[in-house]
Amino acid sequence: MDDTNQTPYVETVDASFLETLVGYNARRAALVVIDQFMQRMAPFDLRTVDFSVLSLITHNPGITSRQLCANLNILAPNLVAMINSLEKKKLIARKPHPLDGRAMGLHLTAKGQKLMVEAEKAVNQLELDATNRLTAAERKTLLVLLKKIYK
Amino acid sequence: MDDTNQTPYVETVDASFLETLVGYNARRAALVVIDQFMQRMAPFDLRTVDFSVLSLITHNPGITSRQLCANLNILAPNLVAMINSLEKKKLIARKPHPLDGRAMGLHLTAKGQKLMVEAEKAVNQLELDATNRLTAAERKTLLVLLKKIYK
DNA sequence: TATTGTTATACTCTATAACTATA
DNA sequence: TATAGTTATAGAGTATAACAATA
Repeated sequence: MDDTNQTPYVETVDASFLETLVGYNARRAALVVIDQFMQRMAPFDLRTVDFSVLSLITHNPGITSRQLCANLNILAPNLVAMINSLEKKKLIARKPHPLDGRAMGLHLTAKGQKLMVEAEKAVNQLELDATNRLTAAERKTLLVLLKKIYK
Repeated sequence: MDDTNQTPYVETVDASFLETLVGYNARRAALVVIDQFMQRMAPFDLRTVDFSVLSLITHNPGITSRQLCANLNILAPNLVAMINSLEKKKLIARKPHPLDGRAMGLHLTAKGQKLMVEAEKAVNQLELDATNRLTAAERKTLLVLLKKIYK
């Protein structure tokens, strides 16, 4: 008798099929970078999504909740608590929208501006660290190729 | 008086800072591809994570829960229900591990094998569709660069 | 009639502690 | 003493329906 019918077991896992998939690789890379992102933002008491919201407000003073939702793939009901929290921390302020009485424009406070200068500095450094195995050209190529997938 | 002090509002949102970030771009690309993935797997009644689990079992007959967790970043308690569900659907079967009495080796059933042949076909086609704006060389480059981030 | 912002709520995903049986 | 698998449970993230105020 040979051992053809013995129950097999696995010593080293072969993930080569999954590793051919763009979605699998993009998700794993994103998780690694976002994990480092969370660590760097912890001193600022910001989650990834909080940084994204504050960054869009930074570069788009007067942006509305509706516009934030559309750009960050957040549903409106789930944004409410985030905005309330950032307002409670005195990082942002709501002002009436000059053209639409239903909407509120979102703005950084002085405290929020100061925080975001430091936070964006930290993020820029994180980018260098997270991609330190890529050349500058490779990093640029990566961003171009990723945008071709989703834009 | 000029309009310097008027409250500003936003017509077109500028996300250019976020778009310089590898994590942001990788996450958005992953979400787009995974959304298409979910649609293609729906006819097979598989979620993304179910496909990943079944794919690893396909290419690693006898793999254990522990090994699945380590390779897919799933916590052991959260894998239990998935394995039970796949077993209930007669796609996989547990067999005693030949070397470790605590562990169970996971194997595809004939039904599971049949399903995975079709599912992997569908996934290969999805890959081509999701990356149809990339050349074959660009697609290869993208996978290489993403692996340099997380491996 | 449609849209902005909101509340309430449900569902899914992820995380932690603790147990059992085997190593 | 440590590990594989499991249970129970808590917390975070994501989803839908419905409402008031305004367009």
